Amino acid sequence: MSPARTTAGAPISSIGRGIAVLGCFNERRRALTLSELSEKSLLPMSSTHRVVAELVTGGFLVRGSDRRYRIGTRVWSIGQLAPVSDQLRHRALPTLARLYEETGENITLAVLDRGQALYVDRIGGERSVHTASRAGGHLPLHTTGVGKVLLAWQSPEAIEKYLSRPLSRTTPYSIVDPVKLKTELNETKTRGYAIARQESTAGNGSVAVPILRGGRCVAALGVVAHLTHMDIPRLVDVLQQAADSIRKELEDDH
Amino acid sequence: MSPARTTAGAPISSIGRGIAVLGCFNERRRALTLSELSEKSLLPMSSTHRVVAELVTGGFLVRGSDRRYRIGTRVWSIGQLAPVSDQLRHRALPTLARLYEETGENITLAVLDRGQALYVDRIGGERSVHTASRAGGHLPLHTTGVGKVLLAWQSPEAIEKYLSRPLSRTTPYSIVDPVKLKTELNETKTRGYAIARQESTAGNGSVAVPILRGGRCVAALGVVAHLTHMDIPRLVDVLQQAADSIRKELEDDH
DNA sequence: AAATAGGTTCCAATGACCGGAACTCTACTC
DNA sequence: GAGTAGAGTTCCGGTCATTGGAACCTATTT
Repeated sequence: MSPARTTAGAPISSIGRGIAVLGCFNERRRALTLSELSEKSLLPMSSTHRVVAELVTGGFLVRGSDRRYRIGTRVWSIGQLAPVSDQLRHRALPTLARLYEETGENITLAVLDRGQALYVDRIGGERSVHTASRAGGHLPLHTTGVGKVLLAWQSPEAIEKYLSRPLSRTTPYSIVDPVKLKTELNETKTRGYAIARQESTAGNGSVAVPILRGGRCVAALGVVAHLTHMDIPRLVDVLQQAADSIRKELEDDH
Repeated sequence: MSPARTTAGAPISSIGRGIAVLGCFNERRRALTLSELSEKSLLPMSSTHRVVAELVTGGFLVRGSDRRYRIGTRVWSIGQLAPVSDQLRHRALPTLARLYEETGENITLAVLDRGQALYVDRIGGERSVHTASRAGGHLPLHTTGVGKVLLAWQSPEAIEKYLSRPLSRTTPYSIVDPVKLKTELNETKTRGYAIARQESTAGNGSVAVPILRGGRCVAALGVVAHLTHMDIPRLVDVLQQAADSIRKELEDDH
């Protein structure tokens, strides 16, 4: 029998296979059949079947009456213990709520995660525009305000590495030229905040500022709004105050 | 070499081991050293070391500068896709917020998970009392309002099974006698709501109602408050309205 | 009734996983 | 700064859990 390896050829551990199966799920695909899991995880059906059964036993997957698998409650429960939820999210929440009251626009908080912007929280409602971001979801680093901030405050090497890979185009306004993006990132870091104009969603723009701790950018705070009613100077002002307030909150205890 | 098995003697899969390691974390212990993980997971140090390394590679664990391991952001991110978060929590949130505005007390939403009450959400603040519940955390089924509701609406067999195991005592007021608890559960189901008086936290009481879908209790909605200012009839009234509103919300789209 | 797709079980072969032991590193103590 | 304890890491031979192809179910469609 051939050893444990993906079709790509790289050997992979049993635990890696389990994680690969769990990683098949995303916002678009929250309920998957066994075949779909087998296809996406690149594992043979029989292997997928066994891995899935073990994940179900452990409470990491649940099988619905529709024969589809969904992420189990236990993953959610354990995930609540992650520092990003337990520390950042909880401490920032009151400030995010206040920002929303002040602006009436969508407020987003994101961190860098595996080369993408991970949305830790999003506060907003019918009063504001519809956005692509969603708590727990990922978006590219070069098409949103928070993404640009997270990238701009990275080390030059990390930035180069990001620029070396092809940049996805989400809208016609997305900056996909590495040279232009590099200039944009430099400007962002110099002026202290990022702006995105219809680079992620048509009609929407965003402004974002970093939350800095010890020189490192631990998160980015942003506002998403219709380009037409975006008072940038005012938004930058309230955002920077809020970022400062979150930073202090984080410093308070450890 | 002996096969893969816990000290208890039962064989366990590699994936089971990974889950066992992740299961070592809880609200009290969010950062664990390798030795602690080895001790709690009942795995030998060398095995723990390997499993942990694989989980780190997969982004399910992170190693801090303090040499302690924490739950990785990726678990949080994937956990957001669990139906309990994605469906129940998001849909119920506005109603919970409204309930909080109306009562000024801690509002809790819980589901049954592995024989315990899993707190899906908790809204409250300085205006109200301090409670033991926390989003993502578990509490026993027999010492809280929401717990009693979740248990009372279970099948008679499931209730018997729960009663057959020893009942933990959290406070001197906790009901730990199976016969008394059974009576309490019957009363709870008949009257349509549960009451708990200092059974979980001294000085606090709670009232809870079920959220029913197709006869099944899919969640429990509760209020926690000082026993002295608990207007039970009024709380039951607002809770039942809110539960109904959440039920409709859940029915709206599939 | 046949065909198709999706899901499950079986099983021989084997190499990934297992954990004891040896070793290294770190943090104290004296 | 030598000594020591504890934590963490690496090594490695043996073995059995894991693997995936194949066969087998079971709905659903034609």
